[in-house]
Amino acid sequence: MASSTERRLPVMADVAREAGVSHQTVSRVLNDHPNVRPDTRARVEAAISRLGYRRNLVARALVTKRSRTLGVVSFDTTLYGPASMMYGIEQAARTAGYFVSIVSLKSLDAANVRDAIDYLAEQGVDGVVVIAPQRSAGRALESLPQGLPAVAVEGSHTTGVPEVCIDQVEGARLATRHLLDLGHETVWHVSGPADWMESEGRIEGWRSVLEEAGRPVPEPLAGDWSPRAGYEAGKSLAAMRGVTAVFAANDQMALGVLRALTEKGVRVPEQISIVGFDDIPESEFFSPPLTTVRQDFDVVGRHSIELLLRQIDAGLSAYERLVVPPSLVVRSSTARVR
Amino acid sequence: MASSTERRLPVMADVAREAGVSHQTVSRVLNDHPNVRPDTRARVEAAISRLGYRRNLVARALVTKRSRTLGVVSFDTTLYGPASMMYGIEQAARTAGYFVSIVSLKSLDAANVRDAIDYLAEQGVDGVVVIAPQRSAGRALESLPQGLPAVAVEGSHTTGVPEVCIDQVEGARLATRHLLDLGHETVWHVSGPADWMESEGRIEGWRSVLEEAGRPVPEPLAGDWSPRAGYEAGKSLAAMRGVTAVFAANDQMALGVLRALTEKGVRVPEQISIVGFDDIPESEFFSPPLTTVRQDFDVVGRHSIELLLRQIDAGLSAYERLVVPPSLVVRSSTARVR
DNA sequence: CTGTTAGCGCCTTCAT
DNA sequence: ATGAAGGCGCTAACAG
Repeated sequence: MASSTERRLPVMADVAREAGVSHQTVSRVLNDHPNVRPDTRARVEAAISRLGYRRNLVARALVTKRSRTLGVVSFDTTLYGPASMMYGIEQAARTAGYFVSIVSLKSLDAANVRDAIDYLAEQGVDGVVVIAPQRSAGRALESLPQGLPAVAVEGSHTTGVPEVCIDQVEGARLATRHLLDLGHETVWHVSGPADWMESEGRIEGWRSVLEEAGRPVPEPLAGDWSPRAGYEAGKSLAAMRGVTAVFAANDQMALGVLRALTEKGVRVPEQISIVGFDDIPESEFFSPPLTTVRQDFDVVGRHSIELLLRQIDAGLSAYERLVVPPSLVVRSSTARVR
Repeated sequence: MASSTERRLPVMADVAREAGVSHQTVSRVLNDHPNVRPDTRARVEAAISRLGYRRNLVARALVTKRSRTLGVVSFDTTLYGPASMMYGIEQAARTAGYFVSIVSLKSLDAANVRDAIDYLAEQGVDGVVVIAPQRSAGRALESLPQGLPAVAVEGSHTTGVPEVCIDQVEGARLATRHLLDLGHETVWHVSGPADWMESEGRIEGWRSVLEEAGRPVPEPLAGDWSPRAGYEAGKSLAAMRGVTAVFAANDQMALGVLRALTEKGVRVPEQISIVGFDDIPESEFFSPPLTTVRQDFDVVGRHSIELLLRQIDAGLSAYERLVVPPSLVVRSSTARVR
C-alpha cells in the first residue's frame, strides 16, 4: 500500500542541497578525498547526519566495478571445520573492508559448485573463496568465470587456482607416530568418506608412517565424519583381537569409537589408545580427554583472504599454495601400550 | 598491469548486437517476459551462451531498488546454535532466490549490532535477520534504518520487530519436569551467561517447575556455554551433598559436568542425573548418552526468512512472533533416583 | 578547492 | 512483438 506520503531515502543530491554544495563535494567528503576545506566538510557532515543519509553502495559499485563483497562457497557449514573456516574468512574479510556473501551447499558436486560461483559472479563479487575439500568440487574450479579472482581452501592442488590448506598428511603422521612412540605395534584407522581431500591426506600420512616403520597396515574402517560412523567402527574394533591403538580421522568419529569401546567394557587408554583430528572444543572434555590434532582454521581463513585480496589488488593470479601446519595435542586418551 | 588487449566482460548491448535485436529484447528474454517470439528468444539465448554473457545484478539492483540479497547478523557462528540457524537461513533464502550476506560479531553490544545493520543497509540488502540472543543486541533493533525490513531471532520481544524464537521456558520446563518425574527432590541448574535471552528463559522455566512443585530452588551455578564452565560447575556439584539431578543450560556444559563427575568418581546416571539443552550431534555419543532438549534450528531459520520475505513483499511489518516448540530427547544420562 | 558533464549496465515507460 | 528514450545514484574526468 504505497501511499503518496512515503518519503524516499535521501540521496547524495539531497545532502548537497541541504549543505549548499554540489553532490560531487558530498562524494568527496564520503570518500575522504583530501581536497575539501574543513568547514565545507563539516557542513556536509552535518547535513548527512541531519538527513540520516546513508550512501548507496550499489550505485557506487556500478561505476567503480568493485562491490567490496567477496563470495564464499562452502559445504555444510553446520560442521565444526567449515563453520570455523567461514568465521575466520568473514572476520578477515570484514577487517579488510569487505562484505561476505555465502552459499552453503548440501553437496559439493561440480555442477552445484559451478552454479554457486556463477551466481556469485553475477552478483558482482570481487572474488570467491571456495572451500573445496572434495575432488568433485575441485573440478568446478577448472572453469571459473573469466577474470574472477578465486582461492581454494582444502583444494586438490590440481586446478591452478591459488590455495591454502592444512597439511593433512603431516597431521596424520603426527598422530600415528605418537602412537608408535608409545610402543603400539600398529595403528588402526577410521577414515573419512572417500573423495574428500582430508580423508585421503590422513590415510596417506597414517599409512606412510606405518610403512616407514615396517609395521603391518590394517585395512582402514570407512567412516563419514559422523559420531555414528565412529560408533559402528568402534564396535567392530572392540570385536577384533590385537587392537591397541586407533587413529580416527576426526574428533566426532573418535567420540563414537570411544562410546562403543566404553559400552563394550574396553578401557581407554589402558586397553586401547585413541587419537582424533580437529580439536573441537568438546574433545578436551571427553572421557577420557582426547588426544587429537589441532587445525588452526582461523589462520586458514585469514590466509585465504590474503591470497584473494592480493589477486584483486594486483589483478594477477600467480599460482600460490599456502600450507598451514597442524599440531598434536596430547591428552589422556593415549598411553603406553601395556 | 592493464593491457590494451584485455577484453571487457560482455554486456547486454553486446548480446543484442550479436543476436541482431535491441538490448531491450535481451532484457525481456533474461526476465522471462512473455512477449517474445520463440525464435527471437532462441537467437538471443544462443548469443548469450556464445558470448558467455552473465548479467550484471548490480546494475539491475540500482534500477529495481532490489538487490535480492538479505543480511544476517549473528554472534560467533562457530557455535553450534548460531551455525545451524545460519545454515537454515541461508538454505531458505537461496530457495527463495535471495543471496545472503553475513556479519559474525564477536560481541553483541548495541553499537556493534547497529554498525553491522547500517553496513548491510548501505550495501543495499532488502532486509536483515538479526540473531539477537542478548538483551544488548535487542536494543540495536529499536532504531533500525528507516524502511529496512527486519526479523529478530531469539530476540527480547520488546522491540516491535517481528521475531521467531524457540520456547526456551518450555524447554527448560520439559527438562526439569522430566527429572522431578524420575523422583528427584530438586534439580540444580548450571546456567548460561547473564544477559542472554536463552539463559534467562531456561532459568525461568526451571525455577517455575520447581516452585509449582513446592521444591527447594538451589542457587544456579553461572556458566558461559563452554565445556570448561560446565567442568568447573561439575566440580562444585561433586563436592556438594544431596545433589541428584542437574540441568545444564546447554550440551557443552553438560559435557563438562559429566567430565567433572566422572573424574570425581560420581556415576551418571546412578548417582546424579544430567539433562542438557540443544541436542548437538555429539550428545548422543557422550558417556552416557545425554538426555537433552532438542531445538529445531532449521525450522527457526526457515521461519525467519518467511517472516522477512512477507515484510519485503507486502511492504509492511505487522508485529508477529513465531514460537517454535522444543522437545525432550530422553537418553541414558537420567534415571530414577535411588 | 569546488562544480559540471558524462556515463556505469540495466529496467521501465511509451511508442511503434 | 520489438525498439527508443530516460534515468536509477554514484564516481571519474575535466573545468574553473
